[in-house]
Amino acid sequence: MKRLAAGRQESTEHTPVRPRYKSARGGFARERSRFVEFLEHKGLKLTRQRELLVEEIFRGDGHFEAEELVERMKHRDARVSRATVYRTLELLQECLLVEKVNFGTSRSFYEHVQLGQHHDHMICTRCGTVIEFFEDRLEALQEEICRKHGLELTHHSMRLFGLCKQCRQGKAN
Amino acid sequence: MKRLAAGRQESTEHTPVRPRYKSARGGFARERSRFVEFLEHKGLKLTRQRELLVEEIFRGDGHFEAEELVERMKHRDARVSRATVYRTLELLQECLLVEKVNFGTSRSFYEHVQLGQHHDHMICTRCGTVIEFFEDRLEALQEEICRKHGLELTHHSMRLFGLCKQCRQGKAN
DNA sequence: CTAATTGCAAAAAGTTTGCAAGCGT
DNA sequence: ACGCTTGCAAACTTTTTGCAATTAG
Repeated sequence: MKRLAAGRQESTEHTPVRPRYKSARGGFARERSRFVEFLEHKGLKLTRQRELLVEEIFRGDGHFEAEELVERMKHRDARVSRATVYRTLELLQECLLVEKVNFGTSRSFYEHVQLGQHHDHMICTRCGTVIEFFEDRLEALQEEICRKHGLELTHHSMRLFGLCKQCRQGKAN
Repeated sequence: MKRLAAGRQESTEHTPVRPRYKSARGGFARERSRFVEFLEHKGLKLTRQRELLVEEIFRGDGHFEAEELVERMKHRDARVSRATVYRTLELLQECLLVEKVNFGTSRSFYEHVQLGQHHDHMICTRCGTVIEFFEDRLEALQEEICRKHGLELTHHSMRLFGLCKQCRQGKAN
Protein backbone atom coordinates (compact mmCIF):
# COMPACT_ATOMS: atom_id res chain seq x y z
CA MET A 1 0.00 0.00 0.00
CA LYS A 2 1.30 3.39 -0.93
CA ARG A 3 2.80 5.23 1.97
CA LEU A 4 1.53 8.70 2.74
CA ALA A 5 3.57 11.81 3.18
CA ALA A 6 5.19 11.68 6.60
CA GLY A 7 3.53 13.43 9.46
CA ARG A 8 -0.15 13.33 8.61
CA GLN A 9 -1.91 13.27 11.94
CA GLU A 10 -5.57 13.94 11.30
CA SER A 11 -8.30 12.03 12.99
CA THR A 12 -12.08 12.08 12.83
CA GLU A 13 -14.61 10.44 15.11
CA HIS A 14 -17.89 8.68 14.52
CA THR A 15 -20.09 5.97 15.93
CA PRO A 16 -20.40 2.73 14.01
CA VAL A 17 -24.16 2.84 14.03
CA ARG A 18 -24.58 5.70 11.61
CA PRO A 19 -21.11 7.09 11.11
CA ARG A 20 -20.79 10.74 10.27
CA TYR A 21 -17.70 11.81 8.44
CA LYS A 22 -16.49 14.90 6.80
CA SER A 23 -17.54 14.54 3.21
CA ALA A 24 -15.21 12.93 0.74
CA ARG A 25 -13.10 15.02 -1.57
CA GLY A 26 -14.55 15.90 -4.94
CA GLY A 27 -13.87 13.38 -7.66
CA PHE A 28 -13.08 9.74 -7.83
CA ALA A 29 -11.47 9.64 -11.23
CA ARG A 30 -8.33 7.87 -10.06
CA GLU A 31 -10.28 5.25 -8.19
CA ARG A 32 -12.53 4.72 -11.15
CA SER A 33 -9.62 4.14 -13.47
CA ARG A 34 -8.00 1.80 -11.07
CA PHE A 35 -11.17 -0.26 -11.17
CA VAL A 36 -11.38 -0.10 -14.96
CA GLU A 37 -7.78 -1.21 -15.29
CA PHE A 38 -8.36 -4.00 -12.83
CA LEU A 39 -11.31 -5.24 -14.85
CA GLU A 40 -9.39 -5.09 -18.11
CA HIS A 41 -6.47 -6.89 -16.56
CA LYS A 42 -8.72 -9.73 -15.52
CA GLY A 43 -10.68 -9.77 -18.75
CA LEU A 44 -13.86 -8.63 -17.01
CA LYS A 45 -16.44 -6.23 -18.29
CA LEU A 46 -17.24 -2.69 -17.31
CA THR A 47 -20.99 -2.84 -16.97
CA ARG A 48 -23.40 -0.04 -16.26
CA GLN A 49 -24.07 -1.56 -12.83
CA ARG A 50 -20.43 -1.64 -11.90
CA GLU A 51 -19.98 1.94 -12.96
CA LEU A 52 -22.96 3.06 -10.94
CA LEU A 53 -21.77 1.19 -7.90
CA VAL A 54 -18.30 2.69 -7.91
CA GLU A 55 -19.82 6.10 -8.37
CA GLU A 56 -22.27 5.63 -5.54
CA ILE A 57 -19.65 4.23 -3.21
CA PHE A 58 -17.16 7.01 -3.78
CA ARG A 59 -19.83 9.70 -3.76
CA GLY A 60 -20.95 8.94 -0.21
CA ASP A 61 -19.08 9.51 3.04
CA GLY A 62 -17.24 6.32 2.32
CA HIS A 63 -18.90 4.16 4.94
CA PHE A 64 -21.76 1.82 4.28
CA GLU A 65 -23.26 -1.59 4.78
CA ALA A 66 -24.08 -3.93 1.93
CA GLU A 67 -27.80 -3.71 2.47
CA GLU A 68 -27.66 0.05 2.63
CA LEU A 69 -25.90 0.14 -0.70
CA VAL A 70 -28.61 -2.06 -2.17
CA GLU A 71 -31.15 0.51 -0.96
CA ARG A 72 -29.21 3.46 -2.26
CA MET A 73 -28.96 1.88 -5.70
CA LYS A 74 -32.71 1.76 -6.04
CA HIS A 75 -32.83 5.46 -6.68
CA ARG A 76 -30.43 5.27 -9.58
CA ASP A 77 -31.28 5.24 -13.26
CA ALA A 78 -30.53 1.55 -13.62
CA ARG A 79 -31.61 -1.19 -11.28
CA VAL A 80 -28.80 -2.93 -9.45
CA SER A 81 -29.70 -6.13 -7.69
CA ARG A 82 -28.52 -7.30 -4.33
CA ALA A 83 -26.58 -10.10 -5.95
CA THR A 84 -24.70 -7.67 -8.15
CA VAL A 85 -23.92 -5.46 -5.20
CA TYR A 86 -22.33 -8.35 -3.35
CA ARG A 87 -20.51 -9.56 -6.43
CA THR A 88 -19.13 -6.11 -7.13
CA LEU A 89 -18.08 -5.51 -3.55
CA GLU A 90 -16.04 -8.67 -3.87
CA LEU A 91 -14.23 -7.25 -6.89
CA LEU A 92 -13.68 -3.89 -5.26
CA GLN A 93 -12.10 -5.53 -2.25
CA GLU A 94 -9.88 -7.53 -4.53
CA CYS A 95 -8.46 -4.40 -6.11
CA LEU A 96 -8.21 -2.71 -2.71
CA LEU A 97 -10.72 0.03 -3.43
CA VAL A 98 -13.02 -1.19 -0.70
CA GLU A 99 -12.30 -2.64 2.71
CA LYS A 100 -14.59 -4.64 4.90
CA VAL A 101 -14.30 -3.48 8.47
CA ASN A 102 -15.71 -5.06 11.56
CA PHE A 103 -16.03 -3.05 14.73
CA GLY A 104 -16.85 -5.93 17.00
CA THR A 105 -20.59 -5.88 16.46
CA SER A 106 -22.27 -8.47 14.31
CA ARG A 107 -22.74 -6.18 11.34
CA SER A 108 -19.88 -5.52 9.02
CA PHE A 109 -19.19 -2.19 7.46
CA TYR A 110 -17.45 -1.33 4.27
CA GLU A 111 -15.24 1.65 3.65
CA HIS A 112 -14.14 2.92 0.33
CA VAL A 113 -10.42 3.46 0.09
CA GLN A 114 -9.39 6.65 -1.63
CA LEU A 115 -5.99 6.18 -3.11
CA GLY A 116 -3.38 7.40 -0.68
CA GLN A 117 -5.89 8.04 2.10
CA HIS A 118 -5.44 5.06 4.33
CA HIS A 119 -6.31 5.19 8.01
CA ASP A 120 -6.80 2.82 10.94
CA HIS A 121 -9.44 2.60 13.66
CA MET A 122 -9.69 2.99 17.37
CA ILE A 123 -12.93 1.77 18.92
CA CYS A 124 -14.44 2.47 22.32
CA THR A 125 -15.93 -0.82 23.44
CA ARG A 126 -18.42 0.92 25.71
CA CYS A 127 -20.03 3.64 23.61
CA GLY A 128 -18.97 2.35 20.21
CA THR A 129 -17.36 5.56 19.04
CA VAL A 130 -14.83 5.05 16.30
CA ILE A 131 -11.80 7.26 15.92
CA GLU A 132 -9.90 7.17 12.69
CA PHE A 133 -6.22 7.79 12.88
CA PHE A 134 -3.10 7.64 10.83
CA GLU A 135 0.36 7.15 12.23
CA ASP A 136 3.35 7.19 9.99
CA ARG A 137 5.62 5.20 12.26
CA LEU A 138 3.06 2.44 12.41
CA GLU A 139 3.08 2.12 8.65
CA ALA A 140 6.85 2.02 8.58
CA LEU A 141 7.05 -0.58 11.30
CA GLN A 142 4.59 -2.79 9.47
CA GLU A 143 6.73 -2.70 6.36
CA GLU A 144 9.70 -3.71 8.41
CA ILE A 145 7.90 -6.59 10.11
CA CYS A 146 6.72 -7.91 6.78
CA ARG A 147 10.14 -7.71 5.30
CA LYS A 148 11.44 -9.76 8.18
CA HIS A 149 8.87 -12.47 7.61
CA GLY A 150 9.08 -12.44 3.84
CA LEU A 151 5.63 -11.05 3.16
CA GLU A 152 5.14 -8.45 0.47
CA LEU A 153 2.64 -6.15 2.14
CA THR A 154 -0.34 -5.00 0.09
CA HIS A 155 -2.62 -3.70 2.82
CA HIS A 156 -3.43 -4.07 6.46
CA SER A 157 -6.06 -3.51 9.06
CA MET A 158 -5.46 -2.40 12.59
CA ARG A 159 -8.04 -1.92 15.27
CA LEU A 160 -7.34 -0.66 18.76
CA PHE A 161 -10.06 -1.37 21.30
CA GLY A 162 -10.46 0.32 24.64
CA LEU A 163 -12.30 2.94 26.66
CA CYS A 164 -12.53 6.51 25.47
CA LYS A 165 -12.05 9.40 27.84
CA GLN A 166 -15.76 10.06 28.32
CA CYS A 167 -16.50 6.46 29.14
CA ARG A 168 -13.61 6.20 31.58
CA GLN A 169 -15.10 9.12 33.48
CA GLY A 170 -18.35 7.22 33.70
CA LYS A 171 -20.24 9.74 31.62
CA ALA A 172 -22.82 8.40 29.25
CA ASN A 173 -21.88 9.10 25.68
CA MET B 1 -3.55 -5.73 27.35
CA LYS B 2 -0.62 -6.97 29.32
CA ARG B 3 2.66 -6.40 27.58
CA LEU B 4 4.93 -9.35 27.03
CA ALA B 5 8.55 -9.60 27.95
CA ALA B 6 10.53 -7.63 25.42
CA GLY B 7 12.06 -9.39 22.52
CA ARG B 8 9.80 -12.35 21.92
CA GLN B 9 10.04 -13.07 18.25
CA GLU B 10 8.46 -16.43 17.59
CA SER B 11 6.13 -17.09 14.74
CA THR B 12 4.17 -20.06 13.49
CA GLU B 13 2.39 -20.61 10.20
CA HIS B 14 -0.89 -22.18 9.26
CA THR B 15 -3.62 -21.97 6.68
CA PRO B 16 -6.98 -20.57 7.73
CA VAL B 17 -8.89 -23.51 6.35
CA ARG B 18 -7.80 -26.03 8.90
CA PRO B 19 -5.08 -24.31 10.85
CA ARG B 20 -2.37 -26.46 12.35
CA TYR B 21 -0.58 -25.06 15.35
CA LYS B 22 1.87 -26.34 17.81
CA SER B 23 -0.23 -27.59 20.69
CA ALA B 24 -1.10 -25.28 23.52
CA ARG B 25 0.80 -25.34 26.75
CA GLY B 26 -0.46 -27.65 29.47
CA GLY B 27 -3.03 -26.13 31.80
CA PHE B 28 -5.52 -23.34 31.60
CA ALA B 29 -5.98 -22.72 35.29
CA ARG B 30 -5.34 -19.01 35.06
CA GLU B 31 -7.73 -18.57 32.18
CA ARG B 32 -10.34 -20.56 33.99
CA SER B 33 -10.11 -18.44 37.09
CA ARG B 34 -10.27 -15.29 35.08
CA PHE B 35 -13.55 -16.54 33.66
CA VAL B 36 -14.87 -17.55 37.08
CA GLU B 37 -14.01 -14.16 38.50
CA PHE B 38 -15.61 -12.45 35.56
CA LEU B 39 -18.81 -14.39 36.12
CA GLU B 40 -18.87 -13.66 39.83
CA HIS B 41 -18.22 -10.01 39.21
CA LYS B 42 -21.23 -9.85 36.93
CA GLY B 43 -23.42 -11.98 39.14
CA LEU B 44 -23.56 -14.76 36.58
CA LYS B 45 -23.44 -18.47 37.22
CA LEU B 46 -20.73 -21.02 36.61
CA THR B 47 -22.65 -23.78 34.89
CA ARG B 48 -21.46 -27.17 33.76
CA GLN B 49 -21.79 -26.05 30.17
CA ARG B 50 -19.64 -22.99 30.66
CA GLU B 51 -16.98 -25.04 32.38
CA LEU B 52 -16.92 -27.61 29.62
CA LEU B 53 -16.71 -24.93 26.98
CA VAL B 54 -13.75 -23.17 28.53
CA GLU B 55 -12.03 -26.48 28.97
CA GLU B 56 -12.65 -27.52 25.39
CA ILE B 57 -11.58 -24.17 24.00
CA PHE B 58 -8.32 -24.06 25.91
CA ARG B 59 -7.60 -27.71 25.39
CA GLY B 60 -7.51 -27.43 21.61
CA ASP B 61 -4.96 -25.67 19.44
CA GLY B 62 -6.76 -22.46 20.21
CA HIS B 63 -8.37 -21.94 16.83
CA PHE B 64 -11.91 -22.87 15.96
CA GLU B 65 -15.16 -21.84 14.37
CA ALA B 66 -18.42 -21.61 16.27
CA GLU B 67 -19.98 -24.52 14.43
CA GLU B 68 -16.90 -26.65 14.95
CA LEU B 69 -17.10 -26.04 18.67
CA VAL B 70 -20.74 -27.11 18.62
CA GLU B 71 -19.61 -30.37 17.02
CA ARG B 72 -16.77 -30.91 19.43
CA MET B 73 -19.08 -30.46 22.39
CA LYS B 74 -21.23 -33.36 21.30
CA HIS B 75 -18.61 -35.80 22.46
CA ARG B 76 -18.54 -34.41 25.98
CA ASP B 77 -20.31 -35.81 28.99
CA ALA B 78 -22.92 -33.11 28.99
CA ARG B 79 -24.82 -31.82 25.99
CA VAL B 80 -24.06 -28.21 25.05
CA SER B 81 -26.40 -26.63 22.57
CA ARG B 82 -25.51 -24.33 19.74
CA ALA B 83 -27.30 -21.47 21.49
CA THR B 84 -25.21 -21.93 24.60
CA VAL B 85 -22.03 -22.04 22.55
CA TYR B 86 -22.84 -18.70 20.99
CA ARG B 87 -23.93 -17.18 24.27
CA THR B 88 -20.78 -18.34 26.01
CA LEU B 89 -18.49 -17.17 23.24
CA GLU B 90 -20.02 -13.75 23.74
CA LEU B 91 -19.06 -13.82 27.40
CA LEU B 92 -15.57 -15.08 26.69
CA GLN B 93 -14.99 -12.28 24.25
CA GLU B 94 -16.20 -9.82 26.82
CA CYS B 95 -13.57 -10.90 29.31
CA LEU B 96 -10.92 -11.07 26.57
CA LEU B 97 -10.33 -14.80 26.79
CA VAL B 98 -11.49 -15.30 23.25
CA GLU B 99 -11.05 -13.20 20.14
CA LYS B 100 -13.00 -13.33 16.94
CA VAL B 101 -10.65 -13.09 13.98
CA ASN B 102 -11.46 -12.68 10.35
CA PHE B 103 -8.92 -13.55 7.69
CA GLY B 104 -10.72 -12.00 4.77
CA THR B 105 -12.81 -15.02 3.90
CA SER B 106 -16.48 -15.15 4.78
CA ARG B 107 -16.04 -17.44 7.75
CA SER B 108 -14.92 -16.06 11.06
CA PHE B 109 -12.55 -17.85 13.33
CA TYR B 110 -12.14 -17.64 17.03
CA GLU B 111 -8.89 -17.86 18.93
CA HIS B 112 -8.50 -18.44 22.60
CA VAL B 113 -6.26 -15.92 24.29
CA GLN B 114 -3.86 -17.41 26.77
CA LEU B 115 -2.98 -14.79 29.31
CA GLY B 116 0.20 -13.06 28.27
CA GLN B 117 0.38 -14.83 24.91
CA HIS B 118 -0.90 -12.27 22.49
CA HIS B 119 0.08 -12.33 18.83
CA ASP B 120 -0.95 -10.74 15.53
CA HIS B 121 -1.51 -12.14 12.05
CA MET B 122 0.01 -11.90 8.63
CA ILE B 123 -2.08 -13.37 5.83
CA CYS B 124 -1.06 -14.34 2.30
CA THR B 125 -3.97 -13.30 0.12
CA ARG B 126 -3.10 -15.85 -2.51
CA CYS B 127 -2.59 -19.13 -0.68
CA GLY B 128 -4.28 -18.15 2.57
CA THR B 129 -1.39 -19.07 4.81
CA VAL B 130 -1.46 -17.31 8.14
CA ILE B 131 1.69 -16.38 9.98
CA GLU B 132 1.44 -15.45 13.61
CA PHE B 133 3.91 -12.92 14.86
CA PHE B 134 4.66 -10.79 17.83
CA GLU B 135 6.58 -7.55 17.72
CA ASP B 136 7.32 -5.67 20.85
CA ARG B 137 7.79 -2.31 19.23
CA LEU B 138 4.38 -2.59 17.65
CA GLU B 139 2.78 -3.09 21.02
CA ALA B 140 4.62 -0.12 22.44
CA LEU B 141 3.67 2.12 19.54
CA GLN B 142 0.03 1.20 19.93
CA GLU B 143 0.08 2.23 23.56
CA GLU B 144 1.58 5.52 22.57
CA ILE B 145 -0.98 6.18 19.86
CA CYS B 146 -3.82 5.43 22.24
CA ARG B 147 -2.43 7.71 24.86
CA LYS B 148 -2.30 10.49 22.31
CA HIS B 149 -5.95 10.01 21.40
CA GLY B 150 -7.18 9.46 24.94
CA LEU B 151 -8.12 5.82 24.56
CA GLU B 152 -7.32 3.37 27.32
CA LEU B 153 -6.23 0.35 25.32
CA THR B 154 -7.65 -3.03 26.32
CA HIS B 155 -6.84 -5.08 23.26
CA HIS B 156 -6.20 -4.80 19.57
CA SER B 157 -6.18 -6.69 16.34
CA MET B 158 -3.72 -6.23 13.53
CA ARG B 159 -3.70 -8.04 10.24
CA LEU B 160 -1.10 -7.61 7.55
CA PHE B 161 -2.14 -8.81 4.11
CA GLY B 162 0.16 -9.52 1.22
CA LEU B 163 1.98 -12.14 -0.79
CA CYS B 164 4.21 -14.70 0.86
CA LYS B 165 7.54 -15.66 -0.61
CA GLN B 166 6.30 -18.86 -2.27
CA CYS B 167 3.42 -17.08 -3.95
CA ARG B 168 5.60 -14.24 -5.16
CA GLN B 169 7.77 -16.79 -6.92
CA GLY B 170 4.70 -18.09 -8.65
CA LYS B 171 4.92 -21.48 -7.02
CA ALA B 172 1.68 -23.11 -6.05
CA ASN B 173 1.41 -23.48 -2.32
C1' DC C 1 -20.79 -13.66 -31.74
C1' DT C 2 -19.47 -15.38 -27.19
C1' DA C 3 -18.33 -15.22 -22.71
C1' DA C 4 -19.20 -12.47 -18.92
C1' DT C 5 -22.96 -10.47 -16.27
C1' DT C 6 -27.39 -9.60 -14.45
C1' DG C 7 -31.82 -10.22 -11.77
C1' DC C 8 -34.54 -13.19 -9.52
C1' DA C 9 -35.83 -16.14 -6.15
C1' DA C 10 -34.57 -19.89 -3.64
C1' DA C 11 -31.14 -21.72 -0.62
C1' DA C 12 -27.42 -21.64 2.35
C1' DA C 13 -24.81 -20.04 6.18
C1' DG C 14 -24.41 -17.96 10.46
C1' DT C 15 -26.47 -16.17 14.48
C1' DT C 16 -30.25 -14.78 17.55
C1' DT C 17 -34.47 -15.34 20.25
C1' DG C 18 -38.82 -16.77 22.91
C1' DC C 19 -40.17 -19.89 26.02
C1' DA C 20 -40.81 -23.70 29.28
C1' DA C 21 -37.97 -26.60 31.99
C1' DG C 22 -33.73 -26.93 34.76
C1' DC C 23 -30.08 -25.60 37.79
C1' DG C 24 -26.62 -22.59 40.74
C1' DT C 25 -26.26 -20.04 44.71
C1' DA D 1 -36.91 -20.20 46.35
C1' DC D 2 -35.20 -16.88 42.88
C1' DG D 3 -33.30 -15.67 38.94
C1' DC D 4 -29.89 -16.93 35.72
C1' DT D 5 -29.33 -20.71 32.11
C1' DT D 6 -30.28 -24.12 29.01
C1' DG D 7 -32.11 -26.64 24.88
C1' DC D 8 -35.04 -26.52 21.25
C1' DA D 9 -36.82 -24.95 17.21
C1' DA D 10 -38.27 -21.26 14.81
C1' DA D 11 -36.97 -16.82 13.17
C1' DC D 12 -33.71 -13.68 11.38
C1' DT D 13 -29.89 -11.60 8.99
C1' DT D 14 -26.59 -11.76 5.71
C1' DT D 15 -24.56 -13.75 1.79
C1' DT D 16 -24.40 -17.12 -1.97
C1' DT D 17 -26.03 -19.68 -5.96
C1' DG D 18 -28.44 -21.76 -10.22
C1' DC D 19 -30.37 -20.37 -14.19
C1' DA D 20 -32.40 -18.08 -18.18
C1' DA D 21 -32.15 -13.66 -20.25
C1' DT D 22 -29.07 -9.82 -21.36
C1' DT D 23 -25.02 -7.20 -22.60
C1' DA D 24 -20.07 -5.67 -23.26
C1' DG D 25 -16.18 -6.14 -26.15
